[in-house]
Amino acid sequence: MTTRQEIDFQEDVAAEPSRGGRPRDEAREQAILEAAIDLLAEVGYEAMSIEGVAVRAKSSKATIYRRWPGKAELVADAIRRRSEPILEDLPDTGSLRGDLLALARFMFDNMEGVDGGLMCGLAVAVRADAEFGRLMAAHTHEHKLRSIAPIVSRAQARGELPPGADASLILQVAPAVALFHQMNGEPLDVQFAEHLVDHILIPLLRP
Amino acid sequence: MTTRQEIDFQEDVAAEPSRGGRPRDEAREQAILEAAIDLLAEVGYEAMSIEGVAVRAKSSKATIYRRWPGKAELVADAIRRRSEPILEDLPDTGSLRGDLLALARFMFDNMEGVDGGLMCGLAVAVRADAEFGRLMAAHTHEHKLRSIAPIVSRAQARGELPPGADASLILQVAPAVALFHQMNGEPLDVQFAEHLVDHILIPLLRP
Amino acid sequence: MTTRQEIDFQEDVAAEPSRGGRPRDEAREQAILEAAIDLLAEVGYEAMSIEGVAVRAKSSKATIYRRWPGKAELVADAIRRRSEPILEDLPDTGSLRGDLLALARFMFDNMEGVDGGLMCGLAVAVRADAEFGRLMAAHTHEHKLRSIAPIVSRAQARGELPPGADASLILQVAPAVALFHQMNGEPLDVQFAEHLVDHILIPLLRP
Amino acid sequence: MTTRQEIDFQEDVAAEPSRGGRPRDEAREQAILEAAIDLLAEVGYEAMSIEGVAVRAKSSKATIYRRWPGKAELVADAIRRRSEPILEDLPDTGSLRGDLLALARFMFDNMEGVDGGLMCGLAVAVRADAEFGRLMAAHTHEHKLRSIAPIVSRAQARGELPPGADASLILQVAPAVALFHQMNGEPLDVQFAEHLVDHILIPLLRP
DNA sequence: GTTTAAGCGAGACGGTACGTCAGGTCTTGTT
DNA sequence: AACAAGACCTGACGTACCGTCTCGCTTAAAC
Repeated sequence: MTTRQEIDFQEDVAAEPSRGGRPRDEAREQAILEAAIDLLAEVGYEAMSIEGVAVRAKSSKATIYRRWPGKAELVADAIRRRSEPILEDLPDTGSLRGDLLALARFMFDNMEGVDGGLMCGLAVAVRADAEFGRLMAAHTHEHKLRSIAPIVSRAQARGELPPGADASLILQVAPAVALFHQMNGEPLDVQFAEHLVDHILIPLLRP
Repeated sequence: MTTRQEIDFQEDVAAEPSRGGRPRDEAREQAILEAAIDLLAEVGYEAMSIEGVAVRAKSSKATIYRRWPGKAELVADAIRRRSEPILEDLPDTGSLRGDLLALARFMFDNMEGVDGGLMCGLAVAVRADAEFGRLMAAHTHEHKLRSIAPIVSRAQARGELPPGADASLILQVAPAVALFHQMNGEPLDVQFAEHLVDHILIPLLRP
Repeated sequence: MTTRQEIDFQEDVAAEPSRGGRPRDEAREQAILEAAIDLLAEVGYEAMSIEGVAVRAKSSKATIYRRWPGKAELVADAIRRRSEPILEDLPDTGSLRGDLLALARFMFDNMEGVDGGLMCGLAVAVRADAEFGRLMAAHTHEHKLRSIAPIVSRAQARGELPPGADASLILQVAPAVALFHQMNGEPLDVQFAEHLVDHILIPLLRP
Repeated sequence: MTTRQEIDFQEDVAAEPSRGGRPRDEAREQAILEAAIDLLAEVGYEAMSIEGVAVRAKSSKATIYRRWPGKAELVADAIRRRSEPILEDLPDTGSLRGDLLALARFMFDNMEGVDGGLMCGLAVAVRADAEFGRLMAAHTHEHKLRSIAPIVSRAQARGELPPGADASLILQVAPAVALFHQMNGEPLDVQFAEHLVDHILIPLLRP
């Protein structure tokens, strides 16, 4: 039911008592996770089936169930394994507003693609197991913060923001408001990006 | 797939060509919607089944499918019908901070109960049909705004906020940040309420 | 587990309390039973699968499981429904030996075809539920006896057999010995037919 | 599919080209066969699984498949290895009828136990590979004949049977009729033993 | 008052996917 | 090599729902 065992396995790589038997084929795991991500993006969480993942990964259902207890855990693992390469290289546009708009655009692109779907799809699973949500978030929070901090530092260097401005506020508010906007059926377009930056993010950073 | 026909039906109550035949039993509709809400709260959107709703409502599947095209529409309708009596009578605590904390507490209670589950459960459905999300939001936005506006007016009367403060910002940000917080596995406790009010809402209202 | 309910249903055709719901489509039942018989004859009891029956009958597994609890019961029903038209019109060859050889030939043909397979396949099922075997046997015993009795009567008329000869002995011994012969891997050929008639059946009928 | 290789291996014990490597552990073979017999008796041929045999024998599936091509062959071998100590020491009761009744009782006991189940379970396998059945039968026929012959000789010495009586007829008819009786759901009780002896076996032995 | 068209419960129907189990093969490391 | 362990693909198992479709009843408006 929970994904604890999986996560533990992630954490302590050593200490496998296994002893004997054919070792698991790491390539199968990879193929399955890739198939899962692909299907997820193509048909969505609900319509995606373990059966379909097995077919696409040229695997068997048994091999999947041997590793993950169910769909939610498989998907969670797939996302974890894939979520590294985001928020890279946000350019210095010369102004805080420009930087934040670029960030918003980047974030919106991800949200309208797979990421938003994943978050929504997993939301209900997280509610059932808070620990799971915590781990997923912790995994990416620091990474995202590293990408965002420069925006604030540059603005402070330019004198656009006072020294005490808290970059992590952006991470708490920007994705939240964007996701909520999307959940209300509104489009993540340029108007909304400007609204987000001008009326929410910038006021927030200026105490 | 879409919920258009359902919504249209809601809008124009007249113009039924019906012409003979037994009229629909409104009591059945009520029973079905209640069963749907109950199951939704108990097992979640995904695990809930039309079959289960039929059994609990002592109805037949056909009766359900005669009125709603599918699960998403049934659930949407169920929520719409139920979401009226919220955000009532937030008391005047004497200060903006106190009012906002009371609002946060009220909101958190709802979110940890059925409401949060519904929003999460429906998030994925909304992504598939933006119009659906828009209608759900429109339905409640005005109502919520009416409940929140007094908080801002009172603060303005007290001189805590300047005249131009935008009450609707609270509706855009507060539930969003709270929901996102919850989706990260964090608890909606008093600490978070104070953080939300002191570092996000109040700074946001003061331009 | 047992086939009792099925059999009971056969027995008392009336007294259906059913009340409501779409009635079962008798044609589906027929199609399924036919598919079952066909597959049984083609691949044998063990290799036959419910899944295969469903495909061949253009039915769904659910429809099969709705009527029969499992493979054994389905097969049993299939055989019961099918076993009527055997042992017809054995000709008067002019001598007891000739008549018995014709009977043996006819019986061997059936045994090398579907019948033998069915009996072997069901043997183990019968051991688990004697009542089931009894019903299957009773169903055909009388019918077979009617076909065999003339052989004995004619022989008595010819003076080949004394008046007291017991025709049912043939039914107890002939199929048994033939089946057992087959279970020992021996062919049901002309030599064996002659052996059966000359050294077993005829001595047995003459006290 | 066939059991040919297995049987050949049985026959020519010598001529192993082996060529290095660890020799097969004869004890494993024994443990597997015992486990097979046990499971066979406990749950029946169909419900028995190679997997289960491996577990009970603390063996691995590979070790089993290295020696036998499949379930049928394993079971056949298990039975062959176990079927030696039967039909021993049938006492001289002083009359042909008494001897035959003792024989029937002994045979019925075996048939109601494991033996009957095995024969039924294997019947279908034999039909698929006659050679297999032939070998199983040949293996035991002579042995059984040796046990039965004295009954006929003693009867001849007593003058109950003429010199030409054929003991092997008993082997062809008695187990066949008993098995068939059982397959019709009838019990192998004393009444049937007397019927078998008085109306079938004795008439058959007297030409 | 009849029609009569629809609502309604029950549940059969063809499907799809579930999660489990066993089949037979293959791959480890150990003996 | 043989062996215990166990991963692997395949495919059937029996169950649960899906959304559609008859059934044999109401039930109320239209005739």
